[in-house]
Amino acid sequence: MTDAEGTAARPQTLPGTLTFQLVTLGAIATDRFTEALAPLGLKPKHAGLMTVVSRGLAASQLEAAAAMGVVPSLVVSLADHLVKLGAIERVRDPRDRRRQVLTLTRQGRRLLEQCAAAARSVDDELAAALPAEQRAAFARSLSDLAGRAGLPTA
Amino acid sequence: MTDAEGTAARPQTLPGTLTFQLVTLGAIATDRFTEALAPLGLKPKHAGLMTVVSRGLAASQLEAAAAMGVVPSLVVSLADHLVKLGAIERVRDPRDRRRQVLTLTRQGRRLLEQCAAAARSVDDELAAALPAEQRAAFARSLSDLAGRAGLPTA
DNA sequence: TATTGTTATACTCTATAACTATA
DNA sequence: TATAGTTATAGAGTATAACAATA
Repeated sequence: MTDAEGTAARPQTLPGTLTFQLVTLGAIATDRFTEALAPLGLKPKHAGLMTVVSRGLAASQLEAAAAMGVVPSLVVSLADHLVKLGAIERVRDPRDRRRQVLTLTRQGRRLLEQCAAAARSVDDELAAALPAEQRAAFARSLSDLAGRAGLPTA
Repeated sequence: MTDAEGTAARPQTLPGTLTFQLVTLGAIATDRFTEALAPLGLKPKHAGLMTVVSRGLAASQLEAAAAMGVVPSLVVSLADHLVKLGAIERVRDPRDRRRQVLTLTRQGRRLLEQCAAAARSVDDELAAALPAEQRAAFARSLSDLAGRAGLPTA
């Protein structure tokens, strides 16, 4: 880490930091995504749980909680809701009857695709300002950072 | 908007959207920034209010609420706390005694600089993965988007 | 005894509504 | 009567803690 780009005297102001901008833009994106999901009867964390399940990142609820960076009791209520909507199935693992194995139903896959469509439409609003090329580069950087950061899923 | 980059059939999956990534990364950035501010006795919204005041975006509390995208009653409690820390002064506008004019004190400017330092250290954690050039491009894109999006400040 | 899931409870953040004072 | 600010209250979201079932 050199003096030129390192931690030494660097008069960068708060609104200029990545952190500040991620905090503010993240809040805006969360608000808009929440609105876009509302007609589906879902919140962002529901979409997060469906994603985790669909990607095979978590069969059990405990694994899902770990993958999402939330507490297991929250997964219970998220899963309750998704079961009510017919989006996931919860079956006891016959090998270890303490575990609840979560799987996405056909309806769940349909819902998840609708979540993705909602996110895409928010993308188009948010990124309307960026030319396609810059937008693609931005997406790559976001992916890089998200991949590194421990990535709780929503 | 052409078919190639437009809203037509485009099988982009939820975790691949900017929206999803901004939601998740924004949550991570908010968590880390909150931790980094804790030793200063501040929350991100306090830093947001100080920023708004220091930039002259809001003299009165009502203007501050509008600039931050929050409700006026929240500004009251944020300002209460900042007054208690000696970071801002609240004086009645002599021209209209209903208005409370907020100004940053010297101590407030010092605190705000400490907030910026905290954000920079979170930046270094988060963006350690990105080469300097890519990081700079990412910052530019973030600024562009934040500038357009209505920009509630924290 | 340890672990998975669940339920009951509490806490944090922020909004809404009612109120005060000034205009 | 309308507006800036304040106070009181309520709601959403999520965590912590106590508990039940299974290992």
